[in-house]
Amino acid sequence: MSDNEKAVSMAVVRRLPRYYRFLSELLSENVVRISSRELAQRMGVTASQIRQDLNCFGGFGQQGYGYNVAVLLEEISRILYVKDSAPTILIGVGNMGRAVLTHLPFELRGFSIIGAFDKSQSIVGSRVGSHTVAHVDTLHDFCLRNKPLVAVLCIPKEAAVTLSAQLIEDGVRAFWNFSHYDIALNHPGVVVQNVHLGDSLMTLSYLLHHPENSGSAERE
Amino acid sequence: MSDNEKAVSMAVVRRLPRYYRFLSELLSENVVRISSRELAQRMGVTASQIRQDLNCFGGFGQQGYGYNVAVLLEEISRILYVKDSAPTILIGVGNMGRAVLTHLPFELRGFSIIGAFDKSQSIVGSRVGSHTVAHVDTLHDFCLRNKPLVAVLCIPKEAAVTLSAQLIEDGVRAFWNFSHYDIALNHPGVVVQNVHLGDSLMTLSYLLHHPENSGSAERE
DNA sequence: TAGATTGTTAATCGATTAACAATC
DNA sequence: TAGATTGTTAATCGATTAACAATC
Repeated sequence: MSDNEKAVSMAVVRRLPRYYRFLSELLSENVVRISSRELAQRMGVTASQIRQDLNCFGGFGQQGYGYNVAVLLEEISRILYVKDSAPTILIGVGNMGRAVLTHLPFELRGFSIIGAFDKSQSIVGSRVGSHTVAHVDTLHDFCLRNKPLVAVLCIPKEAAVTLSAQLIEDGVRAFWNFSHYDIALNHPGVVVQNVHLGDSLMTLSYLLHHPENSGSAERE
Repeated sequence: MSDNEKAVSMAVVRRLPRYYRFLSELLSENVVRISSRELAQRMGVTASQIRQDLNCFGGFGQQGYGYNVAVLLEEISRILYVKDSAPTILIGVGNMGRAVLTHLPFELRGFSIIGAFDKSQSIVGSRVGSHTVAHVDTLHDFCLRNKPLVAVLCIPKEAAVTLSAQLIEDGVRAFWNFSHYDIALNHPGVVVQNVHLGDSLMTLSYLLHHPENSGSAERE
């Protein structure tokens, strides 16, 4: 399935979710077909880029016609595995963990939350969304029994250092990392997506005070 | 001040916060000097890149010695304006808004939260962190009196469309945007940093299922 | 068929890496 | 001084854009 897909650069991969969003919107507006030119205009990119990006995965369009919105969305859904349910745990149910757990529709993006953990006795046992928070001491046993593949880390850096190593031992293969710990540096081969909100905020600060560059920054 | 700085690409700008983080850590470890080679090793990048990046802003090192950690951190702090206090408002005190408000140290990153707003009567009047949530209907008056420069949007797309236009009218020049609305497309010239957590999660899904690419993705 | 638009190759542009002379 | 390491130029690499033949 992924065998007939060429080598794809990260630049392309990072644009896929944006295509997914725009195509979802088009579908909900009952748009049936769209040309790369028109989509490019809506998204603020070039038509060339869209055609190049999509052709990394296959020829989803038709000459003289363009792309069928539903078909293209379906293809990108498949490429992104958004209909999958990768067993996922969340660790650290503080402000950020709670927000992520209740705010993000994991099920619509290829993940299924099967457990939430914290070390604070005041949080353990409480219900967040549809989950009862368990103590992080029970994590190892939980992993042996339930084999989570993905972990969302909403914990401080120090905790992330030891926990990520333990989780990798126990079979976790991908991290959605809100901590400041650079998991990938010490664990090559593990899949990591970092969410560095502080970095994003500092970038905003730079752009606010150096507006010359902002033009290039907006479409990102 | 920013006049003696060359044109800087977004690729470089986005790396600055990471330098800031690593240098802060080095300083807290009482490391006095560091060479580009050693820093590169710690960060998992090339020494060439570090020297190129820093030289966009000036020659902060010394041949034969390397970089003084404190001096370099100070320079990057200045470039990022982290000691500034740009007057900032937050709109939408739901799960995500509350987490951002209580979790992110805005004051350490160049911003100062001067107001929080929501449209729900059950939230208006409550205290979050050190702020009392005001009704979004009072926003226009608030802007006229307090002139916020930056707005953090933790609201749904539809609300973001109208509110961002109004805020720009009222003098807001930069947005930290958690919504799915593409502000920059309709308001060129305004500074925007998007935080698309859903996109990040979908990228993780892609990488989980196409691990070939992951090598290049980790250091990001 | 004629017109439109893709898929794909070639050209351009920009970013990263390598190399090295300058110099502390 | 000799050794180390920067600042900076040149070479490489990759990503974006332009062009156009294929074809629906």
